Amino acid sequence: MGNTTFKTNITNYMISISNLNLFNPNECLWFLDRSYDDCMHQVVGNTVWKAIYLNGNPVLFKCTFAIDSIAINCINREIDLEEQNLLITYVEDWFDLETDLAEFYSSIGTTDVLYPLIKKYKGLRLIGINELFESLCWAILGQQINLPFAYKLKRAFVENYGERIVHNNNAYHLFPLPSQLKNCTVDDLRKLQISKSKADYILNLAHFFREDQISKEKLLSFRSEEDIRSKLITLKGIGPWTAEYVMMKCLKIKAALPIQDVGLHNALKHQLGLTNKPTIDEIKTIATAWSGWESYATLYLWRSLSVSPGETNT
DNA sequence: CGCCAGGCTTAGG
DNA sequence: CCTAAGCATGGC
Repeated sequence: MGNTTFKTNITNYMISISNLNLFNPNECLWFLDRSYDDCMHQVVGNTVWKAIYLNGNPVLFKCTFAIDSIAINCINREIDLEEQNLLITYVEDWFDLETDLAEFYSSIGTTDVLYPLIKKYKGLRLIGINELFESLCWAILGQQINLPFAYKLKRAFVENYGERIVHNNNAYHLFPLPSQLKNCTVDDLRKLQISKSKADYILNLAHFFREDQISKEKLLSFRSEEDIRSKLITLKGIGPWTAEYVMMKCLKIKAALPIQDVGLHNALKHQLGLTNKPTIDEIKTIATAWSGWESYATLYLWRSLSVSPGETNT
């Protein structure tokens, strides 16, 4: 059962999603505005600004968070009813509002490593990357490098190949579409400090998307999650970690578990008070307790690696 | 300097 | 099937 208790309302181009249950706007804002330089959105106070394509047309909107609601405003132009509904769906997907977190929480036993974390980060939801091409590219760019550098690569890529909406002297970027990379070469991407192999993978993917050989809809129509994982791994540059990451962040598969992830290893080591990182087999054993909620388990463990504002890091 | 970062592919046993 | 090397660069 999903979290179907919230309501959406549209009046005079003002959209709101209200009556949110187990939604923590502060955790949400914290995640969106972590110390990384993410070029895909901007946080100002309790509002996040973002540009996306609705029916192929760029739109700038903002989400203002309150205690149990999100107000959505379109900034650069008026949008019709169909686009308003697409935007609502986008936001619901972006912040994973449909998921019934109570079900996750009640599945975690008091002795589980996650138990303190579900108390501490109650209402933290998985902030997604809705577009499949973007999530694949981002995962590839982030492979085996530190995150500040990964964000730097993404910004260079986005600023060079994506569209932007300028509003009040601020640029809001849209992630490059496969069609916008038609004339882009590996050497072009090398100039942005993207490695040759990563440039290959990304341009190869863009080609597949242009040929309609892969899409989010197609993947979601597969019979099993194992089929989705297998299909993703056939793509060059997509290994087990990237497949699980994308299943988690884009396809919103609750049982996705990027078990090779170093952040996950470090978080478990810290939470369990181990001297060494757990082995893959040990994690497999631990993760049996999270069955069906592996992606949220991973999210809460990742969250535990960062310090909240006002918290001391000891 | 060395080692690790939100890994993956390829080459060589 | 397995392990090792190479990739690109920044932070510590």
